[in-house]
Amino acid sequence: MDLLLDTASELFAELGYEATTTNAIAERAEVSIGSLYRYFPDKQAILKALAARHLEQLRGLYARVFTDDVVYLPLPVLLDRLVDPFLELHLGRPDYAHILLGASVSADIAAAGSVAEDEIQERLTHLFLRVAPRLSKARARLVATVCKGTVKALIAMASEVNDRKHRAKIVAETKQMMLLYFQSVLRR
Amino acid sequence: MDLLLDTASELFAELGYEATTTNAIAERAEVSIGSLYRYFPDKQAILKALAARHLEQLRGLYARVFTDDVVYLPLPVLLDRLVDPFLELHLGRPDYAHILLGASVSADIAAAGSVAEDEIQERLTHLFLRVAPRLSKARARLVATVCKGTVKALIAMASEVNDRKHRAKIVAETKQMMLLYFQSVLRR
DNA sequence: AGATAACACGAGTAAACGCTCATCTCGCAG
DNA sequence: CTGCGAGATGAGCGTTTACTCGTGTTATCT
Repeated sequence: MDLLLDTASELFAELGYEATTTNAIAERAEVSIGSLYRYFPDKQAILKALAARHLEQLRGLYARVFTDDVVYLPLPVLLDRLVDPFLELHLGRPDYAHILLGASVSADIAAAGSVAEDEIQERLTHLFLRVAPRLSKARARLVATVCKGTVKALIAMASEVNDRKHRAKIVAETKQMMLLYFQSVLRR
Repeated sequence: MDLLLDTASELFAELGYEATTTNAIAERAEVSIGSLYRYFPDKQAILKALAARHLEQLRGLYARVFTDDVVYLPLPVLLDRLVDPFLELHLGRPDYAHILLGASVSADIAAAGSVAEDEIQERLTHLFLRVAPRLSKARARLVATVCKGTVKALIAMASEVNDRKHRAKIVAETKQMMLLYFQSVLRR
């Protein structure tokens, strides 16, 4: 079953959800279609299972990233803590983007995805409130929104670039922009 | 023919490219499928024509945005000039995202899209070099990359939010971040 | 060894979809 | 009024694809 999920993940990344046939998944996994349909009621179920697996990984990441001590880290280090793990996760799993795109197929998956995003947003908001207690809740939420969006953009930019050195430069530059922004938020 | 393109644009925005059937396009446009296929050799041709139309609009935008005088504008005004038109264009055309996604279907479209992005990148690089002549070419390109990515992220964020006031706040906050970044780039 | 249950198999099915083409419509010239 | 041609029409064709089911294979227990 995990084998099927891994194979589906590969094919979704290569061809996208729609263009991937269930027969192709079964064939590459060296399993008959009959067996595939013993474990998954239909094609969407595979997508849902993959989405669930990713969600689990994301939640695991939250637990590691949003620990209590990060509040006391210097700002640049805090940034690394917030950005690098998510970047690595997404660069290592090229199918994730396709799963999110495939989400428009099923309302369930889209809902789960946006719940995950809201969780990040909420955690970031709390983090900012602890780092900068003078911030209003509304402002902290706004900063969290922009932060989340910028990291998303960074992930997109980094995914498009294959050269490691160039990628590192883009990452560093974006972090620099975020650092300046955070500093100005704290100063007020 | 324009009627067909507009209808296709609507349906792609609602359902996505794959899920939209040619019959559905013809039906909603109140045209027979036979007639549709008189004007477009196949389904992809519709997508390509739409992509071409968007590209044309984008190029028109370049001409209006990247004029010679922008170099002498104050930074915050320059930012508005660079961000607002693109934001408006994308908010007003909800199918654009789907066209870009559908681009993975055809290498041609993907190529055209990345050419358009390279053009923006090039124009931004030149702009930054004129505004800040002390910048190295490599650095200007890097700044352009980050700028482009951030505007993309802003478009994505803004598209997800329906409340006008909330959207305006997100836009203002992101511009603030970019402003701080540009100031620090100029200062060095 | 034989019986039984659990699972794997893949040819086949029904539905959907992109696309074609024989037919029809209609405006116009002679 | 007739004949003609450009263009519109939609039933239907061929193909693809998600999914089923009758058969074959293996594992387990008595």
